[in-house]
Amino acid sequence: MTIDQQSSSTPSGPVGQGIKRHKVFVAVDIALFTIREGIFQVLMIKRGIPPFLDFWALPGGLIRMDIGPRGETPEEAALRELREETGLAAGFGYLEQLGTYGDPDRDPREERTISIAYMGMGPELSDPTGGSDASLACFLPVAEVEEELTGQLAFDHSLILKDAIARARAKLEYSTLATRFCSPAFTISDLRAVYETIWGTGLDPGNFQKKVLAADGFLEDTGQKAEASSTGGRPAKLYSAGTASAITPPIRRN
Amino acid sequence: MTIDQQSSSTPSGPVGQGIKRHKVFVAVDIALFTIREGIFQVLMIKRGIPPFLDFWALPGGLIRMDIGPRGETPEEAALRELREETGLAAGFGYLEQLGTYGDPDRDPREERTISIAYMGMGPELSDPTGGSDASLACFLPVAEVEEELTGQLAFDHSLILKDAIARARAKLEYSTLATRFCSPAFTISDLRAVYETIWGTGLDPGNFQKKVLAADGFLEDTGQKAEASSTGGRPAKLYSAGTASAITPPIRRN
DNA sequence: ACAAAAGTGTTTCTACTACACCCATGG
DNA sequence: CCATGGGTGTAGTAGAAACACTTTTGT
Repeated sequence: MTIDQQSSSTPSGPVGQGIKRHKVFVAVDIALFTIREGIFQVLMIKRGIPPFLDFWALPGGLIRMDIGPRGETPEEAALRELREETGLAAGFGYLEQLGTYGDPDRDPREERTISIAYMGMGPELSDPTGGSDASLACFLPVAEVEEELTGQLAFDHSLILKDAIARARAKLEYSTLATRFCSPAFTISDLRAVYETIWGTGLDPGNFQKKVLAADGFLEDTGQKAEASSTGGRPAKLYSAGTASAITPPIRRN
Repeated sequence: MTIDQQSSSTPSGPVGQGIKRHKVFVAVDIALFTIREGIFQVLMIKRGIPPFLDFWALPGGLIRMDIGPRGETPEEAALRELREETGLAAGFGYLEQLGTYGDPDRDPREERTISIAYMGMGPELSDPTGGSDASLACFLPVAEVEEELTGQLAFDHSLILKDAIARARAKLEYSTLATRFCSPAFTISDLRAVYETIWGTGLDPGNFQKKVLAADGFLEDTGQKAEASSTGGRPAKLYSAGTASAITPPIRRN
């Protein structure tokens, strides 16, 4: 171990094996959401190493300092961990910082670790595969994780996931992120289903249509039409995501 | 791929001494806002130590690992640094995490440091005093820092401050935080002045009055009246902050 | 009396909700 | 033909903006 002590405001004293250190480990964790089979799901892994061996957890890991001249950025670490632990490639959609979780007791190991958490969204993705420190990686329905696994997740991942879900739901209101869950070309019904699935509410089809069409830069008309479903009904127009990232007025939850 | 987080530039610079380390330093920085003399101001320090000696910076410093069994939480570190560098006591009002800034090059020193940034708000406070690593601490008008000191701040504090200002302005809309800038008993005009000062806009006195009175739990009538000003005018009722933290419907900026 | 600030009432406009209604397709 | 889902029109309602007006003080 190297000399860890730098600051003038650093009285040193004994703990454990020696000198109290300023440095801590910095990890990233990612709550990556998608919609599969009409269900709001989140990417989880089953831990393949202690602590919390065999517990469900969010994918994540330590920021590496041996990539690039000065180590990787937290965003780079998040994308790398997704790739390593779940086999999912970058370019899946969207990633934003959620917050940093720094309770000294959040990691039971001797060395203290703080985690920079990210919230991500993507369309239906290829099946994730376990790897690295994860024995298993798969999408689980958010409702199941919320209900059955509350308090059963590794570290403080229950808390992180709770915050991530709230952020994801809130983001839909005033951003165009819902389109990230859709294929490149989608119908307004597809988009409405995203809102209804994530919010767990029903929305009036007619009013929803008018609202999203009124929001400038939200949708781009492709000029094409979806195939009519086998159950009948008028074929819907196909749209692609527009260039706007915020929508005014926002789409409201009831 | 979209990344909705501020810091992400490509690292460049000398590799340490050959040994790649996982651990990094973790610091906190605080943007503490107040209103003094009718002006929106932010607490800044002048650095008393290198790097960026004599540059303006946000108060902050490293999380200490020698406080408590496992070190202090980031919030505790933020409050302690405020006390040490500016002499301001805790309990000044409000503090929330803004985000974590982790660009490898944000600190020019050899050892990498990431910073957990906080945004705080408080009423007019006792004069800050320099101390610890700060040769000087004082409140500066936000407008001045935005205009004249852009790019002149230490580290990435210009970026952090920009984000903090945006967060503070946005928070006023849907939270009761504006009351944190006021004395224990205040008039609706006082409150309106807070909004106008921070947003830099004018608000209709009549409509503002009705809006804040309609927001449940925002204001508590004290039954008292303010003294009439020397310029004449009907004495205003005095209110105190209510118990609500969010307001529906929100107060809107124009 | 007049000015100034607090507080209320009124009109107008916008945006949303609820729901009726037409359109285009499959069976 | 009917059923189904896409898409449009419309009446009613809630909230906000603009602004006129009343109230209560100091000078």
